[in-house]
Amino acid sequence: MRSSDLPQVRSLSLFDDMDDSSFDALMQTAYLQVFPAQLELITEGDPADFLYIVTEGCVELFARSNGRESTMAMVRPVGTFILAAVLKDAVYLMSARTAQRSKVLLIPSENVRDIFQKDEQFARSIVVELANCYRSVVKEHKDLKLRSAVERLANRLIRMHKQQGESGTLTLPFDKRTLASLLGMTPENLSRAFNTLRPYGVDVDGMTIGLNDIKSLETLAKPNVLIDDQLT
Amino acid sequence: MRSSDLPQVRSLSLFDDMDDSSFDALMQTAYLQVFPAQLELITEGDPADFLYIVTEGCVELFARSNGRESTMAMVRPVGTFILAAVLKDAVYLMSARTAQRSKVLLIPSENVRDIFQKDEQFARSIVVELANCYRSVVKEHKDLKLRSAVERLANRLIRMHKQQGESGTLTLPFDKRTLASLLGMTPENLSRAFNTLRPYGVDVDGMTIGLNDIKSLETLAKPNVLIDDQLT
DNA sequence: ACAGAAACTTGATAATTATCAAGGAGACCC
DNA sequence: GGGTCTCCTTGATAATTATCAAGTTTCTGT
Repeated sequence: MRSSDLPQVRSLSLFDDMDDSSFDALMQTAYLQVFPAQLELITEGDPADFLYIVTEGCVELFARSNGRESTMAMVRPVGTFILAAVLKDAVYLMSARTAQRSKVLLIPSENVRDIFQKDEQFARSIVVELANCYRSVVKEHKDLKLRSAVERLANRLIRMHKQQGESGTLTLPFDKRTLASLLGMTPENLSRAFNTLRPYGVDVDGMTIGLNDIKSLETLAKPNVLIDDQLT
Repeated sequence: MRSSDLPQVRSLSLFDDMDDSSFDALMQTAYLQVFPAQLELITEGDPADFLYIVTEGCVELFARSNGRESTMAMVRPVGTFILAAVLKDAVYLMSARTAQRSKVLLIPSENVRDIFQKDEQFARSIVVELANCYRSVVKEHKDLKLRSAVERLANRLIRMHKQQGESGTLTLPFDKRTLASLLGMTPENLSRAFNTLRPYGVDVDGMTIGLNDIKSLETLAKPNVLIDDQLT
């Protein structure tokens, strides 16, 4: 498998410390595939056959139980998902589907575990990646347990705004229904939460959100580095 | 440091594959300490100075934000906590306090990271431990997003009952206030949730809970291996 | 450009969960 | 043994969030 996407995959912190030979061995059996939007890539409960890496587009991780469904996370380029299941040779805890047309690299699980055993540097990089994943979920969990719906939305907007360069405007990276589910509320409630935030300078125009009074929005949101910061 | 607790610490999957020399090096600077109940061991936001291992008692991991507080997890012997922060040399995302008088082993972070670099087997064990931690939080998060308060309680009771040998009776391993917070509800609500479960054979007598109609309780709870099972 | 579908919004209402206030049970201490 | 304290429970009420049922807008494909 050869492709112009390889360098960007290689540059992931998960891979950039490993030997060329190991990386090549890992990619030997990998394949890059383009999927249309709304295609279910993996289903929770299935054995973890591949490690997935999103190189273009966007993938939604979600979970189902008892007829309900909830978005757990959104994976944007360049990001991996379900690493833990692959390493443990366990079943997936979450399902995944493309939120839009997406390019995804699939590396057979056995191969990942094999190189993990052989390449010490790769094993160490995996530790860092897993630690980051763990801390991300802990933050999500704190967000849900310690904040109201409106607060979760406000903080998420502030976060997206930062990621997009703090121009005073942001574009939602996925549709509102998915955002609602990610934030743990219904679409109707998200709509109302946006209305609640209007007095705090939040202007909604489709997927474009204007933040015209960040000071006051932050007073309401009370952002917390131990929940909202990607780095800490 | 020598102690009768060492063998049980050594038997943790995190340590049982490592060299004797590495283990000894790790324990060289470690110290075992007994803390009274309700003592705050670590505070979120502080740098991760130690890896903690509970050998006796019970430790509560909790988080605070904006004047609110929520229990994130309970760590029982023999279990570790805040491994991710130690490895990343980052600040703690959660605070910890003893739920009862507890014996805790503290290993200086630097030492953990040092041995992690030197002992390949230890590094691999850490991956497994981290993957397990990650999957546990994902399950907690699913539990909270996909279930109502009563369902969360019902499933937790079923889980505790299994852990305690399915005798028809279980003993709550910590007080109801903490259980309520862990399950993401108020103490008042937990009390009412118990009442709601009475028609399903749940009898409350202080810390002792009788489960007299598990079939019907399971019909309500709809346990899911991808949320409730410790192993998967 | 237009029809149809999907996504989003709004209003009305219901369910769930939280808050406040008070009472009761049990543990602990002198 | 009585008092005090903490924890738990219960009742009344309020706030939050979800559901149901239209509308409205936006997107898509032809």
